[in-house]
This record gives sequence, structure tokens and C-alpha cells, in this order.
Amino acid sequence: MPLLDLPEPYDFELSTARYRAFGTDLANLWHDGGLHRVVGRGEVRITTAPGGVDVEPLDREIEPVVRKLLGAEFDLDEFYAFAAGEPVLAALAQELRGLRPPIAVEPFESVVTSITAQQVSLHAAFAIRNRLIEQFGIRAVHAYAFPTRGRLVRAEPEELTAIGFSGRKAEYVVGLARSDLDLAGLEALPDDEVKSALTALPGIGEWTADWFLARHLGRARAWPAGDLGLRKAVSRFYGDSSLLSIGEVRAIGERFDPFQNLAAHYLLAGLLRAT
DNA sequence: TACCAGGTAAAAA
DNA sequence: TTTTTACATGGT
Repeated sequence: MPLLDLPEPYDFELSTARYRAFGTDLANLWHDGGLHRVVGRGEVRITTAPGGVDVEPLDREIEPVVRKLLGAEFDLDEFYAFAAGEPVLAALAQELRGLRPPIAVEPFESVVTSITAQQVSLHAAFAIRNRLIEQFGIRAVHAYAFPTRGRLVRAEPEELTAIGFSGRKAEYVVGLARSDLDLAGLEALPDDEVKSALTALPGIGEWTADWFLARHLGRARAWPAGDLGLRKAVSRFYGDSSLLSIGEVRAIGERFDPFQNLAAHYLLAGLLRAT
């Protein structure tokens, strides 16, 4: 099997846990011990291997996408060196050694996924998102290609409410598809300009923009302070029994600069493991 | 059965 | 300007 080498340390099971923790993800499908995803024209199967992962098939076009997908661009050594000076992170870094946050490789998919997860539980969000994928995506072998922006431009909001979207979220998703925002072009902008460009669209608030910075662009300083899961995690590790406010979580985030994104992922994974 | 869940925008105060 | 409310599904 073709090996794709990744920087050590890398823990495949730990890093892909979010694709299994809240139910099945038809676009990032855990199947028979491997992660299946449509890359380019076909489905790729990724499995763990010494020194990296096995990827089948693997070619020059697939390789950079899979590298990005698996979070190869994160520098864990620098983060661990930083974490060593902070007791909570130091413990989490040790416990979760090799965790590389996966990256959402497609910007449209990343935003739509966040919209589906607004306000509702992640279990509910996965269920609704899977119906969107089944209806508007294309099945390869096991996994589906996530619905393209071009396909959802032609969708009517009523088709989305029929599969469980709220009326507003249906408008948000179709509105995003039909907007003139160049999603791929956001990569060239600094964090604050990405946020203002995204939040200018209806249905995209600060939370959704923060997760776009964190999960799609992989920006080091992204810190979704408004995220309920992150608030719970920060409250557990840095507060007392009560839920810290968004402002308090934002303030605590400053101590992780410039590793807020990795810190957020380790705190969330730590919470998931602890509960 | 209620109630809550990795928000957002619009109405009301 | 700040607070309250509607939204709609899935799990417990």
C-alpha cells in the first residue's frame, strides 16, 4: 500500500475521532478501520501505518489534499514546546500526543457544515447533514462527495426544509451558494478580514467564521470563544463548576497565543475523553 | 415527556 | 443599546 509519510508524532485514531464521535459522517466516512473520502474523481481510503498513513489510491493530485486533510501543516513540536510551560496543556499534550486536528479541505463544505451545527446538538447536525449529502451529493463507493456549491445554487430552500433544515438555515445555505463571495479567495486574507467577509453574509456569525478559520484555513490563532463545547472545556480545565462566559473564554484564549487553534482542539478532545 | 444541544437574526424592551 | 425570542431536529 502507498505510504504517505506524516511528521511524527501522529495518532490516526485519535486524530480522526471527531468523524466518529457524533455519528456517521457520509463525507468523511469511517469504514472498516479506515477513513474514506472522495478526493478529486474517486474515493480514497486512508488507514494507519508506521510513519504515517496508507492511502489507496495515491497520486500526485491526491497527496497534497490528504496531507491537508490530516492536518500535516500543524507543527506539533512547536506546540508541545509551548504547552510544556502551561500545566493544563502540558497534561493534555501528553495524554493526546499525536493528535493532529483534521482540516476541512473544501471551504464551501466547511461553512455549510458549521451552519448545520448552529445551535443544535452535533448528533442532530450530523443526521441532518447526512440527509443533505445523500440528496445533493454523489456517492462514490462507500463515501459521498459533499454537495458542491454549484449543485446547491440550483437547490430551493424548500428542498432543504424537507430534509430537516429550519427555514432560516435553508435560506442561509442556498444564500451562501448563490452569493458572490469568493470562498477560495479568503485564504489570501488575514484573519479579521476573513471574519468580516464571512459575517457579512446572512446566517454566518462570529462562531461560524471562527470555525472556518480554525478548521478550514488552519489559522494558528483561531479561537472560537463562543463555542459551547470550547466553553465547557475551558470551564472544566480552568474554571470551577460553572460555565464560563464567552468573554472569560476569550480572555483565557490569549494565554495560548499564538497556538489558540491547537489549544482549542486539545481542550475539546480532552473534554471528550474526560466525559 | 420535557429539555437541551459546538448560534443567528430580528423583535422587543 | 441590551435582552428576549423563534427556529426545528435528535438524543436522553
